[in-house]
Amino acid sequence: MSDPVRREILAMLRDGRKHSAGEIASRFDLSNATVSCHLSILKGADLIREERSGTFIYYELNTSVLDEMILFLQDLKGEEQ
Amino acid sequence: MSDPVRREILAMLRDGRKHSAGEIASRFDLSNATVSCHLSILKGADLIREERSGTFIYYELNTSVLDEMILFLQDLKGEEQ
DNA sequence: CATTTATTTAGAAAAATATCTAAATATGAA
DNA sequence: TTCATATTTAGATATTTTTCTAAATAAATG
Repeated sequence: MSDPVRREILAMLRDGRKHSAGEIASRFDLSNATVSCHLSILKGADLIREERSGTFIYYELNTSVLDEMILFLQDLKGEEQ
Repeated sequence: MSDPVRREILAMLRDGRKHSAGEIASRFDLSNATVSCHLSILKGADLIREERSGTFIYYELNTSVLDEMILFLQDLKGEEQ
């Protein structure tokens, strides 16, 4: 999530729908390979889930890690006063 | 916040107290200059505030950006179902 | 099986980031 | 002013990350 491309991918998946790798890649002025690399980083961080259907691979947001991140930030704030 | 050293600095400031640059640097196996660089990045991101007292510079957490980050994450989650 | 389409993987090049040492700045005190 | 301490800045190198093109994989179809 430290990369702006990855944050934009997550924002794109915010609608809860599934988006294919090609559709995601088409919104960037980057090669498919580059976007695929970002998708794999997001998948490794468990921020997205992938699901294959024929030759397409669809991605969707996985919100469980977002909850952990929110807790991390709240812990940083909280703890006292 | 994409760097582990910076996350550890923030965690160190979680107690709400002020910590001098030297004290912060001493907890890492890194040169003072390197830690100073991380402090300046955190300051630029408005995640910490600095306050000079004599030859010492004290740092403390600024939680307002944390709130913005929490909102960003909640927006990513929310929006529908 | 050969071809086409969607996507990823590999390897290299480019760009950004982290780190170091040495020098500079700032402050307080002798 | 000179010295000592705390910290930062500058400039160089090292490491990591991003990106690209080309090749590889996977699945559907003729």
